[in-house]
Parts: sequence; structure tokens; C-alpha cells
Amino acid sequence: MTNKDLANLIFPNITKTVEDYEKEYPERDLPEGARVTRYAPSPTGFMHIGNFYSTVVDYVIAKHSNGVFYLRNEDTDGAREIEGAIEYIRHVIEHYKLYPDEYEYKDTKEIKGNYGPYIQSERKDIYHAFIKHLISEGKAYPCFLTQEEMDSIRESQTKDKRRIGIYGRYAKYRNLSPDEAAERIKKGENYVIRLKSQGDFNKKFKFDDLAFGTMEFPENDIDVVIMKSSNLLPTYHFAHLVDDHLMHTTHVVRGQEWISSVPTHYELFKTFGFKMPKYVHTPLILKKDGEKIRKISKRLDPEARMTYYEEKGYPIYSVIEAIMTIANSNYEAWRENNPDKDFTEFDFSPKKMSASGALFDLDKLDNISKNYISKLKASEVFDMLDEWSKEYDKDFNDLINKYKEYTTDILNIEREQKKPRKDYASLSEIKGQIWYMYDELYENFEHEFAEGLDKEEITRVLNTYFNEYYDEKDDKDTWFNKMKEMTDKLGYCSGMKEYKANPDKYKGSIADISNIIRVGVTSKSQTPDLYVILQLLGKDRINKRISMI
RNA sequence: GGUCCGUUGGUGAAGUGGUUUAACACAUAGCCCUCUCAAGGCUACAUACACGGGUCCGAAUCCCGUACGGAUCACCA
Repeated sequence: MTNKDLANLIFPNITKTVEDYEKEYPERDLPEGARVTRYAPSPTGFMHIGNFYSTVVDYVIAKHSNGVFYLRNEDTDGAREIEGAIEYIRHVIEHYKLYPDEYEYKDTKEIKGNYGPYIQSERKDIYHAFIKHLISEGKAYPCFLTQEEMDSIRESQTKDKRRIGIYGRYAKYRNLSPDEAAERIKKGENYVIRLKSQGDFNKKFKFDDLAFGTMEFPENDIDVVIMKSSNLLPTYHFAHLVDDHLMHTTHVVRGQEWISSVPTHYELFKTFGFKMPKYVHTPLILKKDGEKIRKISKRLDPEARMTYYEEKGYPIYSVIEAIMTIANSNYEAWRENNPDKDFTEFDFSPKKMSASGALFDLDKLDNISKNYISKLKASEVFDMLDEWSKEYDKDFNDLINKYKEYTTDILNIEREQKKPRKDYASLSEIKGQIWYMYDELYENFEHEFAEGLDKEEITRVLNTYFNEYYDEKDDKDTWFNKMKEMTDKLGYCSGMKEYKANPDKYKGSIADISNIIRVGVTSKSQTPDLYVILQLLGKDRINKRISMI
């Protein structure tokens, strides 16, 4: 029996060859310099900030070059698959408008692109053809090692401080004759297919990573599993080889944790004589935990999960800007000079990514977000708030829609001007800052009057002001002059400089008067411009609130 | 233990042998402005190049070693 016979025994129904598939997946017809990237998640968990980082990088690289960004569902691990994971991943990339050019969704049967299927479990025959080829050539073999045998190999390797893995003399079945292998298979023995590695651990090769630069690795000599016995699907390494070759990926963007499997991938591509794509290994996103710095964790850090940003209501723009700022530190300067350009117009450079992990800084995110939101029109903020609250605060959503115009006016306070207020970093913060403008929410609070202020004085100031001085029709200057007038009449000081110089000569200052009025109508001692607040509140609300005191 | 990577102030970082008394941004603090807050203006801040050798007229920048940190070593991706 030859290797070819063995291959036929294992894959009797596979008739297409590697060459057939190469014809089916021809070179992409793209302009010079166009790059093909992919986001290739496994549906085994929810998307976290590290995945998102890579995805943004994928997207920028592809879009900036007028290339292709596609989505590939890497569902080769049936056991760990989580229901709804791929739907959630889809939700996130669509939420951030990182639409893939090619994709396939099982649940809705949507598919787009000529290089599919884009779901690995549907590509089994393709992988088998490639594996069959390898077996015929004697470059892969069935391995009958049991779990127990492997455990004991590992144990002895650990004990003897040897490298761990199935290689050299530990690769017990690599030199089994096709006849012996066939016999075991016919008996129904369990097996995986392993690569018959030709690498030499004592030889080194150079590898260029676009982010990390040139690295040197020993060649791979481990007979890695390329096909699992459990579901006959390939392992990641093999699927990466086949898919990225056939789909003509030019740039593989993936987390730094993959660097250590570069020797395996290098050998796999070499074995087939395929050209390797370029690699961009993205730095880990780290987190400071007390004194220790560690990889950000979905379990321990709420901000690691992408749901966090949606729940908080960070605009998608803010999150992407924050990620881009971490990815390339010259991005901020670029953005300053190009405030209106799409982030994909930025000439992203993998080389500029920091090789050490980056701490994702929520303060920085807030700052970026505050600046962004402050520059929006009130109506735009309203729309965003509407959309967010629909999902996360239904009651508030009803309220703002009931008073749509009023709410927009509130959101417009000190907004459309050269130096707008920067009050909100996220949509979820808004309610906490404007609740007192709504009678429906004007309950369960305490008036924040200055300490030691007696009730009689409060009443006197409020009554005097609203009965004798306040007129809705006044413009701001008139309004403020009247405030000063009353201040002086009641024995307070209308000039802050004068008051600060001689505090003992007066009952208080115009600041105290303002405070009484401000707290009287809003309960809060800190609000935006009092004139605007009074204008917006209007006579009815004001009267109702005064009478509550 | 093997392999690979990294180490500039509280954070992200600029910097690739000499315009560096080491940018910039965020954070923090103070002052100014001011009816409060936010914003804005100004200033300060951290006495920042892990450590030790070497190369050189000259090193954060090049080389070696040490320490520390991280990633990875599955029929998981």
C-alpha cells in the first residue's frame, strides 16, 4: 500500500484536488496596492476590546487601500461554541459600522462574496482535499496516540525539562507504514491527522512582522494536529493556511498571542509552497490592577467587554477614535488637522503600533468623547440619546420624546458656540445632569441651599425676585442688571470684587442671591447658565417649584 | 523549563547616535475669568529613558549581560 492508497482510504469521497480548488478561487481582481483583510472570530465567546482593536485595524488597512474586508466564521470547535455568539459579533461590527464586504450568516442565510463558504464548518471538503494531498505525499499521517499516552509524554517531558510536544521520538506513529496505518483504521481505531514536520529545531529562520519587525525563530519540528478526530475539522493552524490562501488574504491581523505559532504556520505554508500573507500582530490590551499590570480580562474588567460601551452610551465615533489613538499615536495629531475626515482616510502604519501592550485608558476615552459630543448639534445629540435610551432607559426615552423640543433646547444650552460646554462623555450621563428640568423627575431630592441659610431669607429673596424683578421677556443683559439691582437693595453686594475685598460689610454677594434662585428652581447648586435655565423652565414650572419650598 | 517579545513621568506616547536643559495629549494641582458648575486661559507637576558593562568625540537611541514584566507551549481559537 502506498501513501496515496492510504489517503484514498481515509478520504474515499474526496475527488477534488488542491489544484481544482486553486482554480475555483482565483486571484482577486483588485487594483494595485489593495489589501485584503479579514475578521475571523470563533463563536466561542463575546467580543472583547482586544478583538475589536484588531477588527478596527483590519478595517482601516482594507478600506484605506480600497481593498476587501471580509468576515469568516471560525467555528471548528463545536464543543466550545456558544449560541448567539456570532449574532452578537455581527451586532457589534454593524453597530460600529465596520461592515464587511464579504460574509455569510447561517441564521438568515445571507451570503455575499465569491470566496465562500465563509463558515469553516461548511468548508470541510476543501480542507480534506488539502489534507488528502499531504497524506499522499507522505507529509501528513494518521496518529493513534491516546489521550493517556499523550498525558504521560507530557508529564515525562515536564519532568525532564524537555520541550513539550509531539516531535522526534515522541511522534510514535510518524513512521508507521501505510499498511499498518490502514489496518488500524480498518479496525476502527481513533486517530487524528498530524503534519509530518520536516523542520529542524536547531535551525533558525527570519520572520518579518509588520508590527513587531523582524524576529528569529527556531524552525517548527512539532507534528501538530491538522485534523481533529472529534469532528474531522481542521485545527486553527490548518484552516488558517487553507482559507487565507484560497481567499487571498494579504494581511493577517491577529492578537499577539499568535506570535508563538508563527513557526507552525511558516512550515505549513512552506510545505505547500504557498506565499505567506503579511502579518500584523496587535499588542495586547492591558489593564492595571493595583500594582500589577495584566492582560485585560472579560471576567474581571467590565470595560473589556464591548457591551460596556454600548450600555454606557459612548458614541461609536468616540470608541473608534480612542482605539485609533492607542493604535497609532500620531492619529491624534492627524485628527486635529483633519477633523472631518473618516478614520479610514488615516494612513495607518502597523510599524507605529507599540510592541508592548497598551493600557486602555477610560479617562482618555471620556476626554475624546466629551470633545466629540460638545461639537455636535443639539438635534444630533437628541437623536443619539433617543436611540440609546430606547434600549437602556425606556422611561427616560418616553419623557424626552414627550418633550422633544424642550429636551433639544436643554441639550442646546451653551452648545452651539465657539467653546461649547463639555458635559457629557456618554449618553448615560445626560439624565443625571438634566433631570431637574423635568417636572416628572422633580421629586425625591433635597434642596442644596447653602448651609446656615434660614428659611425666611430664602422665601424673602425668592418672593422679591419673582414678584418684583423677574420678567421672562428680558434679554440677558437686562436680566442680569435687574439681578444686581435687587442684590444691592436687599443688602447684598452685586460686585464680586468689592465683596471679596470687604465681605463683612454685606449680608452676602450676588453669588448667594443666584444660589438661592438657582436652588429654588432646580434644587441644585450647580447648573449651567441661570438665565437660560429660567427661560427654559418657564413661568409655570418656576411657580410650581417656588411653592414647593 | 523551552521559545518569542517588551521595559521613556500616574496613563498613552514622541524619539532610530549630536537642534533633548527628553515633545505632545490625558490625568492631577493651583491661579485667572466668573452668579454656581462645565468650558476656556495661564502655570505647575511628576525630580520619566529598568540596572550594569561596552562601542563612540558623543547613546534614551548601537552591542552584551542582569533584573523585571508579558505572550505561548491542546483534537481552543
